[in-house]
Amino acid sequence: MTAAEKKRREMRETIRDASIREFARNGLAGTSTQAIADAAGITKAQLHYYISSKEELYQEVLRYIVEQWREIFFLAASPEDPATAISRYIEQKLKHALEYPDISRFFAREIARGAPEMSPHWCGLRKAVEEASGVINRWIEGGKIKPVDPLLFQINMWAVTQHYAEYEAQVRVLMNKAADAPLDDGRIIKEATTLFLLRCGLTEEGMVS
Amino acid sequence: MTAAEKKRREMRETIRDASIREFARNGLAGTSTQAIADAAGITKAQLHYYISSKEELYQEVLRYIVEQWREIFFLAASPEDPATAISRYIEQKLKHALEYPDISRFFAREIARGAPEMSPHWCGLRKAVEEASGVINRWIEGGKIKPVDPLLFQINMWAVTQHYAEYEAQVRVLMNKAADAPLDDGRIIKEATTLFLLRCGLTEEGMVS
DNA sequence: AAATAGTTTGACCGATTGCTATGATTTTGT
DNA sequence: ACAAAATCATAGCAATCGGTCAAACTATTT
Repeated sequence: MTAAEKKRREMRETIRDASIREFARNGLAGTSTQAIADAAGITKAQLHYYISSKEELYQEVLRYIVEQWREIFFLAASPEDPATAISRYIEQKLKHALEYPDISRFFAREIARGAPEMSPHWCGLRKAVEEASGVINRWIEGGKIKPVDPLLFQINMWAVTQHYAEYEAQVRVLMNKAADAPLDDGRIIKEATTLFLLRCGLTEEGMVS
Repeated sequence: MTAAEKKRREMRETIRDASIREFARNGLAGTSTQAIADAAGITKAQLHYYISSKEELYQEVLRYIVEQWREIFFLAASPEDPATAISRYIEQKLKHALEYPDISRFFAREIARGAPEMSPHWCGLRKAVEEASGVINRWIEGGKIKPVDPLLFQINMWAVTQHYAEYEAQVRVLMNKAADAPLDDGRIIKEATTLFLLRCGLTEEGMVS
């Protein structure tokens, strides 16, 4: 009962993690079920015993990622002052990208394909972005930050934070870091935070100009 | 002689363009030679008459892209003032990303794979980035811009400009643009330019603070 | 201990993979 | 006009693709 269920759930997680790695590297079409099975340390037939099809596994992983992100990343709900909210958002997002780069890469591949499996998920993401735009607009109206295009401001924060996951290989070369050495998160987070705070006329200490 | 060579070259270009589209969508492993042939409007056997192998076609396309980028994008050689140089760089890079998104997507996929075919090309890109870092440092020393991490400043400019190619599908959803409607380049370019100019303490009109 | 349920396995399916052999067809230089 | 060269399409190669199957195996319940 409990032991069997637990083992089954663990196997599911193993398969999901392995498939995220493989899908992130080679995409849906480029990843064979054999490769996923190898990465999970099981047989191909065994894999097909646990999943119903490759496509459905892919969709399940996508659902898992979108849900995870919706829980973690929302600029909207923070009641604090703009500087704290923005700093925290960037730090959070960058740390996630650096720690779980395959998740960002998986998502990026889906979008680059034209996002054919994303239709059920757009609505939620859109609402979150619009809500955050409202918060930013209120900051502007309240004179707490300089005028900004709220939507593009968010998109650009996404762009920078995602980049360090997807382009990790390039960043490593330019920063002279071996594949096993850890990247200098502090340096990256600091520069990114400064970039977006200054855009709003803010610094870590307070408002400017 | 001339006519035959011209036709041959045109066929090569057709194949290259078609393969960029396909590789950009589904990656190296996920793209079949049949799909490339279909996209180029020829037979699979005919395709294999013009290319020696799928991998080599892929490498040739990668070489073509890297070379193209080295010619177009270099922050270094501009002798103008920082504001003009940065504005021009961002506009140039963004326009390219919006006009030829598949090229950016192709490159992004190669990097996300771990960049196994990039080793011959890193040296050149690295040198260009280091050269640009020198220029930026001289701007800082000359008091023309505020202190910046030169490397991360460049990486972040890349991040934003590339993003609008790779995440076009998502940007379209958030900006309420249909697949055939053109994106609002002006709006995107303006916000991105402001973002990076403000980071240096600049505006379109001149230095600030 | 017998019966049952859940899991793993290797063999196998038709379809597709990258790529080639070969002969037909077209284009070319003379 | 004719031979040589380049280009094309058909068919086919072994290998791999996603997925299935029944039989072997293991664990759990009675």
